[in-house]
Amino acid sequence: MKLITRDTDYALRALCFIAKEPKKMIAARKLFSELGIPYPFLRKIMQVLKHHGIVSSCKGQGGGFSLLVPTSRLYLKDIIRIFQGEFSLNECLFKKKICPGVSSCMLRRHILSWEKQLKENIESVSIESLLSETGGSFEEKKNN
Amino acid sequence: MKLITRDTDYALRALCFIAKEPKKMIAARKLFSELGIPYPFLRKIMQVLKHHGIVSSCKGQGGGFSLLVPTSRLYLKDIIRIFQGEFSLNECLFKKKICPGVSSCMLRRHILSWEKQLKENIESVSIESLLSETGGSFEEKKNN
DNA sequence: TTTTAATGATACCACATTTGTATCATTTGT
DNA sequence: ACAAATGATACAAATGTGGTATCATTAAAA
Repeated sequence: MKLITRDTDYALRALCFIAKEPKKMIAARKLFSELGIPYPFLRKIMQVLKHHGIVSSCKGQGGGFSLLVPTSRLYLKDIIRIFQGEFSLNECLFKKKICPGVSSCMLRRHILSWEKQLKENIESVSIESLLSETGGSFEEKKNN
Repeated sequence: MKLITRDTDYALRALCFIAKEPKKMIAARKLFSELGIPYPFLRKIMQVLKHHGIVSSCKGQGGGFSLLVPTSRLYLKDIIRIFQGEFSLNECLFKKKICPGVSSCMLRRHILSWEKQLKENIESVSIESLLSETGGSFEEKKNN
């Protein structure tokens, strides 16, 4: 069970990297070589972020991406929503048919409450808070 | 994002039904007609429960399944583990390569903590508690 | 003893989602 | 003109989920 899919994770890494070079344009090629994210996949992800107004872009030589939203107002939950849709623990179990079976009915109350708790947890995480926790260092790669 | 997959859900429904007829053998055919779970899929699910020692079975006419584990000691987390594997929010994001990227590293601590909380929640739910909450009624079908 | 109703074992399959790849057009700085 | 970047879009592989199909075996009942 995945809370965060690969595209969300890649997007977070890319955004963290870009966030540390404000006002500079960062090319996808640069993100690829620094972060090791598969290039075409990364391209697609950046375009999605662009369409959602998270980053701005510039074509042509010297072009790339830069943050549009300040890190303090860019939340994990936003990125999750963009790549994974509205956060929900009981997706398609209660969506179409409400209460298709007794165990669902019984569990529903529990699951909704757990979901609420998880949501509140996720709400508290911003890109800024992620960066400040690690001091913005990208040194972890050397540990492999 | 699904906390509970369909086979887990079906298994729970079947177990709740069986739990209410202790000492009787309940045939898969009966579960199918009462609960509307696709018959061959249900068969497969019951065999899995059998292999894990949750239910006993009897072949031949008049055969079927019955609970081996008392409802008070049969937990939701056990059924989830059987059908979905060990519960984990960050499956395959940190499994093979520990810390493949900085955002994962940063998020890891958070996710592990959320996972712990969710686990504790799930631990508290037994089949017995589910049954007692609804009074053991299966009447919800009439509401569709 | 034959029939019937049940499980045991196992292989297969359809579909959706995830995780990418490939291609070509367009833009922009040198 | 050329090189380096994004924009748009179609395609594809791998995996997971949800479900079928088939045949063998067992046991009760007729």
